[in-house]
Amino acid sequence: MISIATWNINSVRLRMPQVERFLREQAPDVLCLQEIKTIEGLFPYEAFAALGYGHHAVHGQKGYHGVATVSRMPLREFSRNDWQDNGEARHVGVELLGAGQGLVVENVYVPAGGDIPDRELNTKFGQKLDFLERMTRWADNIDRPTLITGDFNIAPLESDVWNHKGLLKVVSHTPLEVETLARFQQAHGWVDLGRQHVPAPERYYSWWSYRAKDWREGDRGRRLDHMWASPELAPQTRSHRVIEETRDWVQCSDHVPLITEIDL
DNA sequence: ATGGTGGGTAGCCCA
Repeated sequence: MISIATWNINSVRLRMPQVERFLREQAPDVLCLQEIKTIEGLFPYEAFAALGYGHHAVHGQKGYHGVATVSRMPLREFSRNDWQDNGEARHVGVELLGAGQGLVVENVYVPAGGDIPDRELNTKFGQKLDFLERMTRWADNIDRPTLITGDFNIAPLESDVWNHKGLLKVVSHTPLEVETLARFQQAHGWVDLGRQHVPAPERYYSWWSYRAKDWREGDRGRRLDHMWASPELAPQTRSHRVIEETRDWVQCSDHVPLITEIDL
């Protein structure tokens, strides 16, 4: 059994104390981070190693975006895809070795897509859709048990947002984004582990805006973070949890971590 | 209907 976590950390250097607390309390074998906001040379390798996470694949850039997969077990980085073709660091793929042998972990940070849900008026929205379509074509060649996880920046189901009707024109929950993500899902048969373990319409969010005095008031959340398994892997998942309490920590990320246990 | 907050980093971009 191995456990894998994902967390959009919104600056790994600023939030290293919270990461350390999370790793001590939850001790996942593998942690996929998004929005590390640093170049590889400034990633806090030593702090992770001191907690037992001595293996890593870091795809960073200065100031923005960036992803990293850190692990207690050996891993081998084998891909960094740029599905927008614009140089942003939004993906790193690894295969686990040792106890995780045979499992591929794809860590992805889908572009947020800007504010206006129209590709004619907002370049970033078009880039988000293009990213998803290129990722769909890429997934055609997957031929090993794979977990794809990270911040997808889309809440696909009605119960993945606090107000379905009110958010239909808000980027992250528009029908066009939801359809584009559904095509990605159907093309490979990805199993949404979050909703396998917490079936809709049960409440399930992973992000609450910083722009609220009290994130609990009104519970205005969205499920933007996901862990999806390829069809042959999905039956091996044993548990899935949302660690919502981190949203109350001092200087917290606006996203909370998810953890899935897999029987290999 | 709007602006609200937060992070990186040097006058804004991004979420």
